[in-house]
Amino acid sequence: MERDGPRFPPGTRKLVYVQVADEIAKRIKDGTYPPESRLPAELEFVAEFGCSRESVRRAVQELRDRGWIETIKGKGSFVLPPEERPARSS
Amino acid sequence: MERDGPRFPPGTRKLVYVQVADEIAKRIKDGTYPPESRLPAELEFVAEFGCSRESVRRAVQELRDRGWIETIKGKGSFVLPPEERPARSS
DNA sequence: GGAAATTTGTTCGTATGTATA
DNA sequence: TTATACATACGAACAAATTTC
Repeated sequence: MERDGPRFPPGTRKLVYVQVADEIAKRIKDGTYPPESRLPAELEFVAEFGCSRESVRRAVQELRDRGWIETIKGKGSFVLPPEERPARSS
Repeated sequence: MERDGPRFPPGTRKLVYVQVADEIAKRIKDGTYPPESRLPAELEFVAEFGCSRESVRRAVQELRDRGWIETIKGKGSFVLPPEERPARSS
């Protein structure tokens, strides 16, 4: 996922995990992944985005930190309903 | 870990990975990390010492070369009992 | 109940790019 | 120019929780 890409000034390139996090966030916002639903498994995202599991995990952690999802070991990550999300988390 | 630090005559400053290796060796010697025990993960050392993973890995490799520890992929690095260590490895 | 598959969690292995001395 | 050091990213193996058959 554009690991190399064009040469940007240092610190300007969009990191892979940010790209992934942004895409998943977009899908949550537009209802592709509705509240209460389970997100695709990490390895599914790996296959879809063609990136590493580490990048997917960082992206998921980002969304977790924003309060958009919760993750349960052995089960998956679940979209939190908007009312359970922190106010300033868009 | 003192990447910048005071100015030494060229080639005199103690390298980061050497500092880390010395510190871990000290802890093995004083029993902080006893025989058979698992060392903290690389990323834990990164957090504690505030250096890069590369420097930690170099340090760990140094101890491996000295015969103080063995490393198993996916599991960690383990302190070898003194009797399994080479004679001249202090 | 039990074994296998699924899924997240953890850890080491490797490659590459950038900055600096 | 070379060696050190940091950061990002991908790969692989193992561990633990859960689900499925």
